[in-house]
Amino acid sequence: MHPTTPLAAAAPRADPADTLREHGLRVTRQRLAVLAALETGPHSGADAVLERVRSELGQVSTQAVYDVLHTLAERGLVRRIQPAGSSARYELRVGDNHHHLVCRGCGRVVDVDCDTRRAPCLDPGDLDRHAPGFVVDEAEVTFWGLCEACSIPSTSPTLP
Amino acid sequence: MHPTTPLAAAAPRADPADTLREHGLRVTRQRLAVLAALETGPHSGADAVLERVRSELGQVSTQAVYDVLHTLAERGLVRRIQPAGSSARYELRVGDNHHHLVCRGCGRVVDVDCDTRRAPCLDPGDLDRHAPGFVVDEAEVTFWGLCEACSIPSTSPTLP
DNA sequence: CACCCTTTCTGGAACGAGTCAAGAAAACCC
DNA sequence: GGGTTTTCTTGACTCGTTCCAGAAAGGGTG
Repeated sequence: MHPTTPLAAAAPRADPADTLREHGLRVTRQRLAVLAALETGPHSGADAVLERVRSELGQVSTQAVYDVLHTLAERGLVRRIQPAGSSARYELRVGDNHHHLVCRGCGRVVDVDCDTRRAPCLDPGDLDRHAPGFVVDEAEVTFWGLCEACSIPSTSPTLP
Repeated sequence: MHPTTPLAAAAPRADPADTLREHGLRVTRQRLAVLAALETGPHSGADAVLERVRSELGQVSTQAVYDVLHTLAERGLVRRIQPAGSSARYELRVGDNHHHLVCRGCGRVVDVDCDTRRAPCLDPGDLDRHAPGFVVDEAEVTFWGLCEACSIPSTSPTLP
């Protein structure tokens, strides 16, 4: 579907196979295909990934894709997000604590860089009063709204 | 489980029946029971609400509770949150843009006041570059971590 | 390179949360 | 009280995901 040359992204990701090995994972066609699928379509759900993987490899079980996504997420190779009301979505951008913008209309997800370099709002205020002893390790921010297409009332009625 | 006197919360909520009417909703036993259930157990899921409602009213259909929760959320009487990996949860605290702290161990949810009075991080940085035309109406912040009980390794192994 | 052990994938059943649809029952207005 | 409209009941059903057992690759070793 796309040329085989590396995509436009500035950083030419290291060889996916190596990345897998570095994380102590065996290199399989399915895993490579899942990684490729997420490269062409960030924020894809399992269904979309499965579709792309199948179009590349032929028959692949649903479970394989779920397994792969699980494992990759577990090892920190992909990040899993799950905006309310949506099924799980996955992306390769990990490590930086970036956030997401979700369109209430079409469900599209867009990355948002963390404005202040450090995780924003990572300090939940007077935490100790409400939840003493609670140790926070992540602050997840989701912005909700309408994307340009979906906010035009007459032209393109947002399809749920 | 709790005394029948109004809970500690400073503001003695207006009569729930009135609240329903004010929002253009009919007053039904089921709706009152759902509101009561959420008062005693904030951040409850549909299952927990159903349980409490049944213990108060006897037989009530699952669907009724789903309908009620839907309607109440739609009219802004309750707020629906859905931390990743969890089923939907509901709370009566609406209007203020407060946030949530979720324990990865036991799933418990705790409210966190918005530190800065205005919604934190409500400005998604250089939005226009990444998603021109996108109109943000809400910034949802979820803090993840471990509550006191779950972070004690030996004593109480976190039950998923 | 062949072998063996482990990890991973396949196939199919199963599950939980939530939804849909049609009719019965309750609210509200007069 | 009667009529309308909203709401609840019942039961089937979808969707995303998980569980399981067995077959099929990976890949370290001799």
